[in-house]
Amino acid sequence: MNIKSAVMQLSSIAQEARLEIFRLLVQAGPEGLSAGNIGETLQIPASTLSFHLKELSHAGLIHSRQVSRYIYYSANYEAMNGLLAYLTENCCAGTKECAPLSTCKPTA
Amino acid sequence: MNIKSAVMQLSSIAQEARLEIFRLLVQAGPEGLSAGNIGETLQIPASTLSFHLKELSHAGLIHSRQVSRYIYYSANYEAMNGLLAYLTENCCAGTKECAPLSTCKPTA
DNA sequence: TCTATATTTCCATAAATATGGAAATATAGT
DNA sequence: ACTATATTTCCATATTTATGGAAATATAGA
Repeated sequence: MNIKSAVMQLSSIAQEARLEIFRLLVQAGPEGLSAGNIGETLQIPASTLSFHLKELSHAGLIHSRQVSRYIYYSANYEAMNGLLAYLTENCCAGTKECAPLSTCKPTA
Repeated sequence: MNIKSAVMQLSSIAQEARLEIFRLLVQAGPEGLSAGNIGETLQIPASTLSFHLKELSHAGLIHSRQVSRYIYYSANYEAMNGLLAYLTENCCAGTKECAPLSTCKPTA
């Protein structure tokens, strides 16, 4: 992870609509949801949704795959965990002042 | 944690200078560093640094305390962990598709 | 091929954010 | 009070980002 990528990923979720989309996908699991499903769930106009999905994709925080006429978007769990690790990297200079915290990681 | 606060916190670190400042403080530990020390380390002009420190403070990701003429800034580890938890909340709808990942948490 | 539906691109406008010099404000030592 | 140093505020400018309608493009079923 480098700082430019991290800023790009953070920027991509530092916006209300996109954070909602991302969390929805994190919770949806590896299968993901179609663009239409996301737009309907979150009440976001198609062009706006498309813009936000592209931002998230471009940052690498989500994946997309085509299934017939639908495009399914899903969280990129590996990227998410890489970002979290970057934020906490060498916390407290690695001293015992810092203890482990458990969070979520999808099974391969 | 609510979405507005999360977006505010993410926005505050979704910028290269501020992410550098934040990571520096996360690594510095609970004691923190003075504004001058941060500016010198990262080569940021005083007015720009002040603007960024205010952004991080306002978002709640860092604390400040005055020590004589210096102002020491430090990471708010509790806020950071709250944000990470929000991002991964109910990951994969809580199914066994998701396994725990360990990251960093400062001891009280 | 025709039609319906899904999604994206184009575009203009509106709004938010970043930058750093100069001046102002604090704090402490003499 | 005077001086030196630390930090913030003010301000104008430059840059980036968000919005959504209309048109374009893709996909599949009849």
